[in-house]
Amino acid sequence: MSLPKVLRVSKSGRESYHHGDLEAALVDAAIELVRKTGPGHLSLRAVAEQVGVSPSAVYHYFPDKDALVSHVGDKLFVDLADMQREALAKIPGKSARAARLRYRELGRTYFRWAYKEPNLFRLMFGGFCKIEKEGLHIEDEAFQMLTQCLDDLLATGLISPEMRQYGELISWSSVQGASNLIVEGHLPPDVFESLLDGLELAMIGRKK
Amino acid sequence: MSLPKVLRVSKSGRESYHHGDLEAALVDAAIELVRKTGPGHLSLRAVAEQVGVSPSAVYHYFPDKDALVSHVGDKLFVDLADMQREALAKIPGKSARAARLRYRELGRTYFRWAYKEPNLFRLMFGGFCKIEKEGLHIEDEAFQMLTQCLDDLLATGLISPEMRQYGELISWSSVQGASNLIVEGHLPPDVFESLLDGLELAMIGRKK
DNA sequence: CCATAATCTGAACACTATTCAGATTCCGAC
DNA sequence: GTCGGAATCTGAATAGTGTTCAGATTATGG
Repeated sequence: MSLPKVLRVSKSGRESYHHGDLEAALVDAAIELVRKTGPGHLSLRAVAEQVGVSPSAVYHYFPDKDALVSHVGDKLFVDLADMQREALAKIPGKSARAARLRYRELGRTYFRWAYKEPNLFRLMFGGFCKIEKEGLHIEDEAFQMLTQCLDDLLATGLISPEMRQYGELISWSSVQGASNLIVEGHLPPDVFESLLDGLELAMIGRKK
Repeated sequence: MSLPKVLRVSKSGRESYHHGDLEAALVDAAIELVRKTGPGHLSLRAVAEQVGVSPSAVYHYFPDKDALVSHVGDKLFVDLADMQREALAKIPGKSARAARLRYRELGRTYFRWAYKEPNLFRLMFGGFCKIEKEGLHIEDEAFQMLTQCLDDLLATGLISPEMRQYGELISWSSVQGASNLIVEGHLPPDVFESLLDGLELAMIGRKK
């Protein structure tokens, strides 16, 4: 009995009094608006209007505007992890060369995401979405991919066990920091490739 | 004829119709409020009220709220550079040991700043203050101190010339990134010292 | 000392988040 | 099927926001 509710018509102007999947629609609309306006200038009313719903309807799914923004952040982290997985899938193989390329591509994908959508990147890492989980958890899926990459580098002998233990920390921090600094205009975009060069030099030890 | 205007009394309720140094007072009040509320929830009216002035008075010094926030950012960058300079001044000397301690302390000061005042840190690097300058400039004073530190490490033979050329980029990026990730709850605070260890291992090459 | 410029106020406008009583629609039990 | 309760959404209202502008107040140079 779950026909596509979009097709039904009711007394109210819209296709259906109920929306179908309002929660997801609100998050998607919010993403679109944050992309343009930035996370600080997002309007709850504009989100509702974009979806074709009254502002108060939002409060049936989110306790307040901040909660909506927070859920937007959750979705963005999933999207980023998806991109990373796709990028890695294009460079299979157990060779040292493949491992190194994967490592670089992981950082590049991260930066490309940030540089293409500065406002979404700001939302993710600018204190707009509350992390309620505790411990080392990090953003689990993306972190696991990085761990795998580093394990591959270790297995092929490209990094030392001593260096390996700092792998996630240095990699994630420097890629995150460089992306942040470039997005905010403190560094020019072209230095990111240099960062990857320097990171390889630091971790692996020899210039290619 | 520039007596302290605070002492004078006029027809209006306040001590003086004119304020004296309203621009600086507004920036200071804004910093105080951002510290508590976060850069996104700063209220122009609250800033004016804190200073004891009407909201419209703000517009004689800043074209809009964003401009005020931007000037807050400028001041914070100066404050941070001051802290870094003070930290470096406590570790003089041309020895390799001193150079290494200075390098670490530079990063630590940066992180301490971020961790003590998350909301101010977010304002500085969250897209709230516009960088209008162009080129490599970076935040000039702090960057110069980092350059000096790295030159000292090079002079004492602790880093190779090959590594030296990536020094500013890797150092600033990773310290910025780690601070950001820790402040936003993606990493626990105690990993920052590990980052410094890893950074030394990567740049200098030997574990102390 | 006065005219002019600088500074600040008060009221207004359009917009915002949030609340809540009530209208509308869905869904399961009979 | 249909009836009643639950879920969903609306409309109006409240309090607070950034911003503008005419005019009141104060400082300052000639």
